[in-house]
Amino acid sequence: MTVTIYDVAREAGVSMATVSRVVNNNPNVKPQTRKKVFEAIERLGYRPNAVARGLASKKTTTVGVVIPDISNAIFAEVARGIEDIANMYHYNIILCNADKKKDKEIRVINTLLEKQVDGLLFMGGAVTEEHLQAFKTANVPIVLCATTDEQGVIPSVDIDHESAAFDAVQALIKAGHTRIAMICGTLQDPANGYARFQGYKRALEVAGLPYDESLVRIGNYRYESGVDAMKYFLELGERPTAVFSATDEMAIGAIHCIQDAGLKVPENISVISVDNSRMASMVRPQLTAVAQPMYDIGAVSMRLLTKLMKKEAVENARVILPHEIVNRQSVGSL
Amino acid sequence: MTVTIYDVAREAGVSMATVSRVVNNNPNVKPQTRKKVFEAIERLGYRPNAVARGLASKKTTTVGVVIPDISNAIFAEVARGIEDIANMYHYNIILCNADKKKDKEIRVINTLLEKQVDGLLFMGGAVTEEHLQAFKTANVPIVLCATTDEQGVIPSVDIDHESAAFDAVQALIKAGHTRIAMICGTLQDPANGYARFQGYKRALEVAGLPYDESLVRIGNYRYESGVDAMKYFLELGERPTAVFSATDEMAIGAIHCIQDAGLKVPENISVISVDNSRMASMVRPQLTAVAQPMYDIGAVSMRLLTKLMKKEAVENARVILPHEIVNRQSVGSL
DNA sequence: CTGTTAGCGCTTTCAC
DNA sequence: GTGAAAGCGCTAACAG
Repeated sequence: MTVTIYDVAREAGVSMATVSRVVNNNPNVKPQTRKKVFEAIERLGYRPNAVARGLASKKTTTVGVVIPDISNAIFAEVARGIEDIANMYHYNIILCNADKKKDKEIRVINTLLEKQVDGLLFMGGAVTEEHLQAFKTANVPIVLCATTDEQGVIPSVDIDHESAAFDAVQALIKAGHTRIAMICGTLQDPANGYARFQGYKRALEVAGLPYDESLVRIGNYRYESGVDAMKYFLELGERPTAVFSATDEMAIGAIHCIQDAGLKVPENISVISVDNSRMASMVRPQLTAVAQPMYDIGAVSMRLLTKLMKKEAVENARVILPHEIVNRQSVGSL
Repeated sequence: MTVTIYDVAREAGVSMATVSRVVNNNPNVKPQTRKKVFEAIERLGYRPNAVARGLASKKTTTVGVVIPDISNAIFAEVARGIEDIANMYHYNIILCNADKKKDKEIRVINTLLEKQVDGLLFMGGAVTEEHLQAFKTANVPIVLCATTDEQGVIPSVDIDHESAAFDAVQALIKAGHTRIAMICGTLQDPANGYARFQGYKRALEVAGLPYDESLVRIGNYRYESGVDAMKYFLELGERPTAVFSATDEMAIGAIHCIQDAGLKVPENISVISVDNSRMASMVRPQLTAVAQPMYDIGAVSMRLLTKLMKKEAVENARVILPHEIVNRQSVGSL
C-alpha cells in the first residue's frame, strides 16, 4: 500500500541507508547511485514519512505557536511573520488559540510538547509560575512573542509597551492637551493593559498633569468597548480634549462615537492609539498611532527560535523592537 | 533523560501494554492498576510521545490547513472556526500560507502529506488538475474550504458566490439604481472574482439593465484598490449611482474615496459588498453587505473533515452555506 | 484484566 | 561510497 524507504531500496538495488542518504542530501553518494535512487523514487511515487523520520531523528521540523486569537488582526499579522520565517527555515507551525486563558495555555503547551515540536513560540497573557513550570519541563527552546515575563528569564521579542504609550500621550501633551482620557485594556494584561496604563500615567506625571481616575475606562479591545468608553467621556461634566486608546480598534470606536455625537475629530477631540494596524488608515480621519511592528515581532521571534533550536549563540535573547509614532489626521493642536 | 512508557511500566510494576491502556483510557484495566500507573506517571513526569504513537498507530491527530493568507481578516476568521472545531475533536492544525499561488500550494500539500496529517483542509485559488493530482496521491480525506473545484469531485464547504453577488446587486436595483458599477477581484479567482462578477452580470441582465464594461474595475481586494477604482468611477462622464464591491475592504475604500470627493454615502452614491467582516460595522456610514459566514465555513468544513476521517457516512459532501444581506446604512433609494 | 511480541518507517552508528 | 543492524517510543494483535 504505502511505499517505504525499503521498497525504494529494493527497486534501486541499494540499501535503505543509501536511499536515506540521497533523500537527505548527504554528499557521500556516488552521482550514479544517486540517480538510480531518484529514478526509483519517481517510479514508485515514494513520499518520505516525516513521522518515522521524527521518531528516529528526534526532530520534527515543526514548531508550536500558541496565540491568543488568530481572528484578531494584530495577532494574525504576527502569525504571518512567524510562518514566513518558519517556512524559510523549513519549519511548519502548529497553531493553537488559547484566548489568553491560563488553563487553556497550559493545556496546549503540553499537547504541543507531546507532539515533540522542536520549539515553542508563546504569545499569551501574563506569564505565571505555572507557565514557567510548564516551560521548564520542555526540553526545547521557547520564545515569548509579543509577551514578556516579569521574571525576565525566557527569551522574548516585544516592544516596550510602557514607552510606546508614553510617547503617544506625550504627543498629545505636546499638541497642547491637558485633559487626556485613556481607554485601557484590562490591568491584568501585562502588555496592552498594565504597561500602557503605566506609560499614560508617567507621561501625565512628567508633564505635571494631574491623574484623574474618571478619565480612565477599561475596555476589552473591541470596537464596541471603544464606543462605550467614549460615550462615557462625552457625558462627563468637563470632557477630555484628547483620548489615548490602548488599541486601534477601540480608538476607531471612539472616533465614531465622537462623530455620531455631532463632534469632529480632531477639531473637538483628538484621538491617538498604539498598534497601527492596517485599519488605522482605513478610517476617516485617518488614525494617528504609535506603530507596533507586529509582522516583525513574529518574524524576529521565529528567527530567534531557529537560532536557539540550532544551539547557535545568541547575543541578546530579550529583544525590544523599536516603535514609532505615525502621524495621520486624528490629532490636532489646542 | 526522557522517560518512556517502558520506564513507567517498570516503575509501576506492570507491562508497557497496561501503561498504554491507561494512557489511552482503555476501560480494560483494573482501577487499582490504573491508579498505580497514574502514580508512576506522576512520579516520573511522563509525557507520552505523540510522534512514536503516530508511527505505531498511523494517526497523528493533526490536520493540515492550507490558507491563502492568515493576515487577511476573512481567512483568519475561517481559521478560527477551523481551529475551534479541531480542538473540540482533539485535533491540532498545521497552518500553511500559500498566497493562492499554485506552486506554493502544491508544495505545502506535499509537505503536509509527508507529515502524515490525518486530513487536509484546502483554502486556495483555483483547483487545477495538478491539485487534483496531488489530492489523489494523498490517502487521507480532503475538504475544500471557502473554495470549490469546478469538477465537483472534492468535498467542499462554501457559499454560493454567484448568488451572493446577485443578491447584492439586486438589492441595489430594487432601491432604484440602474447605473451600477462593480469593483471586482481578478477573474482568475473563481470565487471572489469570477463568480461574483457573473452574479453581477446576471442581476443586471435579469433586470433588463445594460452591461457597461466601463463600470467594472478589477481590484486586488485591498482598501487602496477600492479607492483607486472609485476614483476612476467618479471621473466618468456619467458616474454610477451605486457600486457593488466584491469585498468589504474595497468597499470601504470606495466609501472613503466618495467622501473625500465631497460626496455622501448613500445620498449621492450607494455602496454594497459581499463579506460582512467585522469591519463592516466599523465604518461610517456602516456598510450594507451580503454576509458570508466565514467562521461557520471554517467550522463546518472541519466538522465535515472529522466525519470523513472517522469514515462516517456523510449525506452531503458539498455543502453550500446560506448567505444573507445585512442592511446597514450604505445603500439608499433613488 | 494483563503481558508478550512484533512491528510502524526511518536515521544512525559502525563496519567494510 | 555503501550496507547491516540496532533502535526511536509507542500501539496492536494475540495469548493467557
